Amino acid sequence: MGVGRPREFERDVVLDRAMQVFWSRGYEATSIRHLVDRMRIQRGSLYDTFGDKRALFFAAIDRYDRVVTAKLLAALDEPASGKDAIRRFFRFKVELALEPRRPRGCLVTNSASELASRDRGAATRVGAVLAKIEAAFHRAVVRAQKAGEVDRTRDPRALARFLTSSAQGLSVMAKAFPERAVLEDIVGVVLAALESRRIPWAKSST
Amino acid sequence: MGVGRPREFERDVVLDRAMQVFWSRGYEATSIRHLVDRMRIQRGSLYDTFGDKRALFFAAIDRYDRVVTAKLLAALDEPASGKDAIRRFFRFKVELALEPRRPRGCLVTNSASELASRDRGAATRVGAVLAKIEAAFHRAVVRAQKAGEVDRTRDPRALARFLTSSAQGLSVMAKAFPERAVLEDIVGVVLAALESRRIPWAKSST
DNA sequence: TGTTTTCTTGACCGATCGTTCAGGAACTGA
DNA sequence: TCAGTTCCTGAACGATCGGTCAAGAAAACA
Repeated sequence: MGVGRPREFERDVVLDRAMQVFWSRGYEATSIRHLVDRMRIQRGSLYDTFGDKRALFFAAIDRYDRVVTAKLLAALDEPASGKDAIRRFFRFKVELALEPRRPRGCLVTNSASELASRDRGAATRVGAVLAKIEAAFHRAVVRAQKAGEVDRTRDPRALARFLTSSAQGLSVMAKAFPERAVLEDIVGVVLAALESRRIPWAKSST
Repeated sequence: MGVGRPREFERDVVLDRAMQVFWSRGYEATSIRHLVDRMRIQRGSLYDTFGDKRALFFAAIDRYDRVVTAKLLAALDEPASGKDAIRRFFRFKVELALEPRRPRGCLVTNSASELASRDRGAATRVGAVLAKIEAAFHRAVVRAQKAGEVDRTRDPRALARFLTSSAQGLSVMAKAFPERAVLEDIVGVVLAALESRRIPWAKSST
């Protein structure tokens, strides 16, 4: 920081606040006026720091990736049993979903639904986060297969895709039915799914 | 239709058009101006017929329920094997997701993500549709259990919740990664999940 | 033809939207 | 102190928002 007036706020502090707002209300329904209120800076400072509303939104997604998703991924990459890691991920996700003061659902899921088919930048970011999650699931599945916890004849990529999709489904259900019993039922079956054998079931009537 | 000028448009025809728009852009990002363009009626007619934007949106959800979801549910309630019915549902869902000129994702999933935590009316409607889907899955699972296609020791409610959640996850993934290979991988694992035995896995480290 | 009823149109309304920028404030360095 | 740099504020801008309603049109009926 050289010559000039020092900034009065921490960029990441106000970005966290913006992230909460976007997470709660989505992009389109969030006005600059609301953001200004919640971030506790004025409009000019918002624009000077982040550029414009869309750029701020992207910064919020990136922040979510670094703060929230990173925790979920850390749970997956623990050098323990792949099976335990996956369970820990979903456990954490359920707890996250039921936290009282936290917005419902997941910023990435919400953004995929709201914007992925209309905004290239959002689609790119959302796709990157989902791909990252899938890759982490993939590593955990491979670990589990090596340890004999998951049947080795199963396609780890398909399992990783399934687990990623299940996490998104859980986020949506958490929004529509924020009840522990519902979410735990779902997680129970998802985790049990890793126990099944490889069966060409989906194709049997082709 | 008694005295007075006859209406020049069919309510359901213009409602279908509105549904396409909301499905594609969501609620907040859809302006009356855009709706007017797409529905091919003027603002006054839109308000006279549907009341206001929110009411039109609800009418569109109800229409989606009657036109699209009903087809999916019909696939589930076919008096055939419960297992086949579930497979047919997901097959149909993948085809729907990959149709070229159809909006990505699913209006219900999108609405849950966008509005369920902020708009009571939307939450109610979305919740009702999801509950309907879950009930249909439940019936199919029970049928499959009776026929010995699915292990009877499994909780049909948990399985129905899982399948409903999986359908939502698939809609989100279809938006982020609209590729057949991805969606079919997911469906393959979802369907294989019904093959697994009941194992108290999610609770083993309590 | 005139009256009544219902429908269609689109200009208009007040409010809000996202963005800009002039004026003033807080700092450094000469 | 002054000049330059950077930050903060919020009024103002042009555009758009959702909703209203007066005027005219299309019908049935007397």
